[in-house]
Amino acid sequence: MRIGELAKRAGTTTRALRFYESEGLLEAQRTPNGYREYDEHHLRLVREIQSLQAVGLSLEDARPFVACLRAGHESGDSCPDSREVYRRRLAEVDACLDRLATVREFLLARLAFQDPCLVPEPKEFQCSN
Amino acid sequence: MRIGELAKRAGTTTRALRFYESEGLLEAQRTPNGYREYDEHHLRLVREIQSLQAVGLSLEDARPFVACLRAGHESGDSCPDSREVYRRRLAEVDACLDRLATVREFLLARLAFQDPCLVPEPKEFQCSN
DNA sequence: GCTTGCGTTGACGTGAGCGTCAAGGTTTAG
DNA sequence: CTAAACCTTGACGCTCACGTCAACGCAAGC
Repeated sequence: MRIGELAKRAGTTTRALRFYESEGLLEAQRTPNGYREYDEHHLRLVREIQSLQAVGLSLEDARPFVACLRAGHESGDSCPDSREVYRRRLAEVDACLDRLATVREFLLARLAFQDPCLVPEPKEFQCSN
Repeated sequence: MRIGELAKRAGTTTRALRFYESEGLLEAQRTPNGYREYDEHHLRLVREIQSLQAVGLSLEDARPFVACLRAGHESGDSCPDSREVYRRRLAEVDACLDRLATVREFLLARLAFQDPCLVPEPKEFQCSN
């Protein structure tokens, strides 16, 4: 299948797929006229990337998973590097949950006119997805 | 006090303070030589902005609070617009907590070789702080 | 033959909150 | 007097995952 169809079936855009390729995450065959040609394996790979993004992982974080699949493994998360990414993300999510619980208490207190004082985070703190 | 001292006392940078001014959040007097001049009210305002950022609000969201203070109120969150911002953020935080709990379960299951299938969010979903 | 709808590469734009020069003027310590 | 340490404005850089043109080639239906 060509890039338009893959995009449609994966629920994304051709731009995103070309971007993945430029990042070395999605390599495609070329037909004689220069068109990219994909198969079902590519579709599964794109779905894997989307799944990783859905848990808040970056495309950089997706590299170990792609490498794992390219190494012939059944699933992208059966390799040590991939599992390490999962563990790291889990720790981030836990920290994020803690922080958001604190923020929630702060907001509730403020809305109840209690005037608390939120302790600011020492370093830049980021929660995503 | 001048901009360097205000930055130091607020634990931020001169660049940030000038940026706040460019956004209309922090207006300063000028000495004859063009230097910005601040007082304790400005310091409290900067602290207020930092506090709002700490709960994940944007500088845009801080506008109602600044306006509330400029209108002569004791605290920036005693005006309806400010409280509405709090309520909106609270809803965001709640949604974020739900989403992160789901993500957490997904990660735990994957790390336990359970191979679940994470339902992707329909629209772009963002959690911050 | 012409239009329409695919595909290609390349380059710039987006948002948020500043960081980081650059090139100068001012104040202060020695 | 001089050098260091302030201050000024202006402009570009940064992150991240693409969106949005621009300008072009290729293929199929009428």
